[in-house]
Amino acid sequence: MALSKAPYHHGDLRNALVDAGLGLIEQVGAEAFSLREVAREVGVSANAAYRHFVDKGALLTAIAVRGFERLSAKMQEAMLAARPRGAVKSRAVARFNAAACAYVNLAREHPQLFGLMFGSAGRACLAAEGALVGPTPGALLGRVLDELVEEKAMPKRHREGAEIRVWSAVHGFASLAHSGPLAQLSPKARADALEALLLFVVAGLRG
Amino acid sequence: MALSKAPYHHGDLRNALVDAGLGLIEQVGAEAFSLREVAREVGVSANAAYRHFVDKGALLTAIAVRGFERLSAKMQEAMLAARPRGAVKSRAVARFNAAACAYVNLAREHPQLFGLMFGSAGRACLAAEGALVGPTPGALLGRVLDELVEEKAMPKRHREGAEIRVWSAVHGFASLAHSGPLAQLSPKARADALEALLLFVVAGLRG
DNA sequence: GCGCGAAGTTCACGGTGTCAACATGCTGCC
DNA sequence: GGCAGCATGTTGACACCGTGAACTTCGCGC
Repeated sequence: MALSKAPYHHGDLRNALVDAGLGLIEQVGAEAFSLREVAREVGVSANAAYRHFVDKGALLTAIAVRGFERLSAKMQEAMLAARPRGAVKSRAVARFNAAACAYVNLAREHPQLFGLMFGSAGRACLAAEGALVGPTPGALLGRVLDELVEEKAMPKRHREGAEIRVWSAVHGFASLAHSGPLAQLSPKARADALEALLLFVVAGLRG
Repeated sequence: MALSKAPYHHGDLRNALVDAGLGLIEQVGAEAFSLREVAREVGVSANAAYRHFVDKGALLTAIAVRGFERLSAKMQEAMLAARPRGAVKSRAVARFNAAACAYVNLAREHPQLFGLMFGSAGRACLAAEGALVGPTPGALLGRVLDELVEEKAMPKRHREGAEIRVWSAVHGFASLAHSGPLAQLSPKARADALEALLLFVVAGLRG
């Protein structure tokens, strides 16, 4: 009846809570995250949340799932827009670089969310297999690796287990850029370092 | 006067708190970490901690610093014991592999501590430059890279910024092994993946 | 039209981080 | 040697948090 919100009782609380929770976590981080606060923000009593999440932890997990969805959306978007240019001749390499940049950018732009996704709540995401709707970052990187093999930018014999290797490199860079020593580099220096890392990885894949 | 403990008033609380805190964090993780609980464990009132740490956060930071010290100790120890063997002929490569394994092992064996070190408290560690007494993991990896150049296992022109690249790869693997998709692999499979990663990295350095 | 069950509220409890006021006992100074 | 001063630790209090139990409200199916 109504346009889109407040479908029945008071609104579809579950989504509202996850949305508000996303906002709160980006502001204050996982440590200071408060279930009561997000309930307050939504304009609902704190215990209402317990109709939709068994735990504060379950709410955090739902937020982390949203984070993974956002990550794979950003990666796919970047891959779609990627074009070979400059020193990068190969389409697959361009797509790989774009995906990696999107990954690192999410870690930089939403550090608290990134921390949640690969913190305690992240473990729960992976434990509950079917929780994620989109492809995992590893699966996306796997696709690009297949393209690299097709384009003969890497030999097939290097393909096995390669997503673990490239994911490690990209994820490590993102982590260090998010909370580690790369955090206080200038954006330019960080971009250069990332470019060097990607060259290094692509060269390594080639063999 | 006394053997070593209880030097003056009631004991050197600061260290006792950090020690107990280390234990607590490994049991329950950063989220459930409670300042009152560690004070209780030490047998002291909760507010006594505020004579030594301005914050709960400051205590966590001190614990993270201990974690970094432990990490560099383990890495140095492993490097000292490393010998070329099997397919690995080079001494420097053996030392690199040993350091990387130590890094990953710490992440696996003390996941909660590792999470703290590279979580919110970690940022504070790096912000307070002089907080760390030992070398950072990055600096240790840098030393091994110098040895690789000396041994001509990698060309000098690849040396610049290489610690960032190898640290990214090692740290990323450790992170994914600690909280990500590698967490549920069998130990054997994980060890194989790590070995492949290290081969990949060393080959990449070589050019 | 009505009752039943889902969705949300209120009240309550123990635990937590932290502030302010207070107690205690070591240490340097005369 | 004794005392003042100060670092160290204690107690009490407050607001907030996660969560359980009992209660209320409202929409849907019979």
